[in-house]
Amino acid sequence: MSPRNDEPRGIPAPTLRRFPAYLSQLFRLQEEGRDVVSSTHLGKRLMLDPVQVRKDLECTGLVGRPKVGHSVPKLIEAIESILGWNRVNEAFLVGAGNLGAALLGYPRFKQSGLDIVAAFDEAPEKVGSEIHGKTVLPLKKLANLTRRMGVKVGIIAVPADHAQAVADLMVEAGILAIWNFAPVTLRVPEEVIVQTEDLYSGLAILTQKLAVRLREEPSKGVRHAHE
Amino acid sequence: MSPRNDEPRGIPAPTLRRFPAYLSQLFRLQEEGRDVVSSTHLGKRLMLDPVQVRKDLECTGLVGRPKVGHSVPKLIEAIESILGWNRVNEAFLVGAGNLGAALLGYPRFKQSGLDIVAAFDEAPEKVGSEIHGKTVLPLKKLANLTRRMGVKVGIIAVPADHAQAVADLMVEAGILAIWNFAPVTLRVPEEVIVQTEDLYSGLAILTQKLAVRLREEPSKGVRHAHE
DNA sequence: TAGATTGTTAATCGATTAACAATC
DNA sequence: TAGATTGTTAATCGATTAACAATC
Repeated sequence: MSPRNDEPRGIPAPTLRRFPAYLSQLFRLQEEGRDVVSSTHLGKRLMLDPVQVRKDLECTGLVGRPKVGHSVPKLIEAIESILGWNRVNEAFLVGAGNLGAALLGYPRFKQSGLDIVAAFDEAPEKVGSEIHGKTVLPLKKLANLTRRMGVKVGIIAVPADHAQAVADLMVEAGILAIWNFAPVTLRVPEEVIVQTEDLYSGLAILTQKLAVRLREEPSKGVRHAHE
Repeated sequence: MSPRNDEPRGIPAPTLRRFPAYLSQLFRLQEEGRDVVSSTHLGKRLMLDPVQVRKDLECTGLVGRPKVGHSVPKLIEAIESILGWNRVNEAFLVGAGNLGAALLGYPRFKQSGLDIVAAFDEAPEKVGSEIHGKTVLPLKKLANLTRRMGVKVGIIAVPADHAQAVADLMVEAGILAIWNFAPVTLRVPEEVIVQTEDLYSGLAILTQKLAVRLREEPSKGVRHAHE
């Protein structure tokens, strides 16, 4: 046994990545009026091995009851607490292009610990407009506003060749965590948290698998025009 | 030694995910006129351990020359071939909302094995419009066109509660690979490739780290208004 | 040559999977 | 009670990291 197993630290990244999916199922279960759930059932809904579900839930520090399962509301509370989704971090987004607009319109960020309060852009024609109710401000104002409002999270949705400059700006202004959507390796001081979402990584997996499939069974690739 | 180490199969997913970043650096090196590169140098640019770079490059089947390094163009060719980025797969996108529009506008998909040729949407007001030069067609036409054109890749950019229905439609129409941007677990026949990009997973990592940081050193979270 | 860089082989680390006794 | 489900401990698997001889 570890000295303190109620510590919220040391949870494996793969487990953290699965937590949002657990949460979303737990909310559904709650709506269905169910108060408890077993690892087996949760696993079926998410196509995960029940043993893995149990291991993941173990990280919450909660104990389930044999033959019964886990308390749905308690699991929700515990997971939200671990992820920090029981509070809301204000965030600034830089880059009011297509991707930026999509992020501003994302539905459930506020329930996931993130409140994008404003967007910033260099382009004069975008400045002053509103996207999904969020004002687009001139990039110049980023540093000042970040400091004044104590904003801790920055989101980068600019082209790859501008990303590092924006990151530097954010760090300089005191941002603690950067959610980066540009496919670049950002250089930041080690105390700054960076989470990069790189679409090309996922695309690489997809196209590689497809290439293997098409190479192995070329027939499968060619579909007949009329069934 | 394995029976055949020139097989393109069996490359670890983490390596595949890193390949696009290697590629992008390799292109930059090429532009800079460099013909060879060492693992050390590549590693520095991407903040990766040189040993890991070597292991990754080993997967290409290429051999480098001691004291010199690897041939840049050969590496590019090999990695593109493994990822299937030396050919282009036509893809249909479903969901012409914010996210869909962002994907339609993504700059380098065509150089990454993916050509989104059309978008589909249920909403009559969107149908007929053009987004980034791509026509938005009625969802009804998806199945028919997929079969007729032999399109093999489908992209799902609809809200979570519609995703499974769209996936079913795609599978029925003969789609072989699905790039899914809805945060749901899709049920598809096992021969269909699914790659889900779930923003909430990444967000979970970010907010959890931030929560830990703020809990450990609360002072760091509060910045002074005037440095 | 000497030294940088390689490919290979072994050690470490961490997550998943399996096995099983405990319990409601 | 019997059986489902739990938590825990051990085995497996896979990726990263380390060590080192080979080579240009």
